[in-house]
Amino acid sequence: MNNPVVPSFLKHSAKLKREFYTRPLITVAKELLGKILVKTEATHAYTKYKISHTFLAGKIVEVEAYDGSVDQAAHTFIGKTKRNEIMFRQGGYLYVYFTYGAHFCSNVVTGKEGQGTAVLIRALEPIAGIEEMIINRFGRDLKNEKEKLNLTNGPGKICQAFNINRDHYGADLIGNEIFIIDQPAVNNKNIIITKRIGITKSIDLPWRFYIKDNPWVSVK
DNA sequence: ATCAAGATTACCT
DNA sequence: GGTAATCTTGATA
Repeated sequence: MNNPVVPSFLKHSAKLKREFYTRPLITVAKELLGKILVKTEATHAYTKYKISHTFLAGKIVEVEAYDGSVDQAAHTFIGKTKRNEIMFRQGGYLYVYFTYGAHFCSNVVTGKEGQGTAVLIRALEPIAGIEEMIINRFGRDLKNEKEKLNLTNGPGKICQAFNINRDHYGADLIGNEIFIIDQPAVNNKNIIITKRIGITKSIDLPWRFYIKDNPWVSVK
């Protein structure tokens, strides 16, 4: 089945269904690698630039898992609050939070109702809408080719490039605004497993996963 | 009302 | 490699 908002070159791929997301956290985290995050755009942030794309897309190349039942670094460890309530729903919703007074981060809620588990999207490889991502990130043209690698190689950078913010808190990934497109699973040999980055609690859990040798991974 | 910490980034030496 | 910026959230009073 073709979805009308799916880019033409991805027409024969399927949008991930609820059943993908409601499986266990670590399973979903690993399998999200290689999949394609898509955001449709009704308007453009900078109208003075000519932008031909109506959607943004990027391959997921780095993720981290968070589980409030055992993991002190998870926002759900303290129980349900107004901020984290979406993480306690069943899988397939977007948990967006604001941090350090400047940055938004995107998470894919996983598992069953009440679990409080989610996967932080830490890095993407840009695939479509790159011109718009450049404007969203820098407000100008690229200075050099090297800057391409700085578009979506971090959780805050992804949200800036895709213009993801408070408005997208709780977005249903089974919907048509933000969703993820299926791709073949990445071979286990090409998945690197490490400790997570930028946290001060439960630092030894090996819950960061990234695609080996991908140049958009935030930290090697 | 006040406070400390934060799933980051950009810029500096 | 070090650190300032910046503001929301949740806890405590």
